[in-house]
Order: sequence, then C-alpha cells, then structure tokens
Amino acid sequence: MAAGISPEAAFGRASQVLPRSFYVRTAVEVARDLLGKVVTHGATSGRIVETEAYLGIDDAAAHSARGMTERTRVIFGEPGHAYVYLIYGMYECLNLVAEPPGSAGCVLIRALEPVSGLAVMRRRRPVARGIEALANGPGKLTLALGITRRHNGVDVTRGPILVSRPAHVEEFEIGVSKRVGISKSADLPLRFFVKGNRFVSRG
DNA sequence: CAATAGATCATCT
DNA sequence: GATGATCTATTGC
Repeated sequence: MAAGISPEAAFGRASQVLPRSFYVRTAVEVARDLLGKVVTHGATSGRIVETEAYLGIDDAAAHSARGMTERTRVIFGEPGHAYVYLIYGMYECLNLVAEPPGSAGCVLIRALEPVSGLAVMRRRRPVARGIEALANGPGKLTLALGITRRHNGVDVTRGPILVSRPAHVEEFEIGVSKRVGISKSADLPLRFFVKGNRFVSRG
C-alpha cells in the first residue's frame, strides 16, 4: 500500500456510524434498512440479519399501543436511541427507536451474525453450541453483546452502543414474514430478514 | 424433527 | 393477579 493512503481510502469507504437522520423515518423503513448494519458494544459486534417493526398506530402488539408509560417513554422520544426491556422475567430485548419525537415506532433487533469479540460472546453464552447460536434470537444477542436494561435510553449515534454501516456491504435479498411470538396484530408482515442467512432465528 | 413445560419478574389491570 | 416482542431441556414421534 502506498504511503499516505489510508486504509479507508484504499478500500473505498470506512465503517460509519449511522446518523440520527437514518432513524427519522417510519419503523418499517428503518427495520428494512437496518439489515446488514453492524451493532457494536465494547469488543463485541454483530451484523443485523433479522428485525421486526413495531408501529406507533394500529399495532396492538407494540408496547406503545396504549400510550406513553414510564416503561415506554423512550419509544416516544428521540429516534436513534435504544429501548431495552425485560421479557418473560429473564431476558432483555434491544430495540432502536424510529420516527420523530412524539411519534412512537421502534425496531426490535432479532438476530445478529457475530463479527468481532467471538471469544467474549462464547463466555457470555456458554450453552450456545455453535457460533450460529450465539446471537440468533433477541434474548440471545443482548446476552452475547452484554446489553442490559442499563442501556435503556442510550443514544446509539454516540455510544456505548453504536450502529454502523460496515465498510464493505455485501448484497442480499430481504425476506418478509409475520412477526414472531405475538398474539395481537399477529398477521402483519413486519418481520424482515436476510434471506438464506444461517444466523436468522428461524428459516 | 415437533410439541411442551419450566424458569422468573417488571409492568399493567 | 395475569401477562408476556424468550430460551432451554426434555419428551414424544
């Protein structure tokens, strides 16, 4: 490599943290566009391969469906922040807030393809057999990345959790299906995933 | 393979 | 007092 040429210039583009404007769109647009992006926390990071959109209106499955409460406050707040909540008394789920302040709408991150910090992830998820199982579910990926309710409300354009567009983006097809594990508004096609990717939580 | 039960608790009714 | 945007182990085909 020639002197004076940065690695970024040599490879064409650097990894770049997604700006606030990325999140100021509908939850569906943000959910689709988050596929292929990378979530980083500390030494661990993973590529998003599965998401679900939760809407501000006409979506009974969304936590925001009954208006703002103490728990759902961040969903109504500034886009580009993390909404982390406890599910089934045991696991935590990571969401990214979409849409402008005042408008509810968020995206559940359902599965990651591990990118860095694999050894740390394995330590945090000793029951996982292969690397596919480290983060192929919403409760698993928060464990693997060390994300907890402490991170509820953090700004993912600033850290300690960051979401970026990787320097090298591979092409992929987007699959669409019903969301997983809900009983209300269950038939809406709001789950998006990288077609054929082995780290998706189900086919 | 599929189906099911148990773990465990903050939030909301 | 009931309800989950889940995961794992176990049981049954």
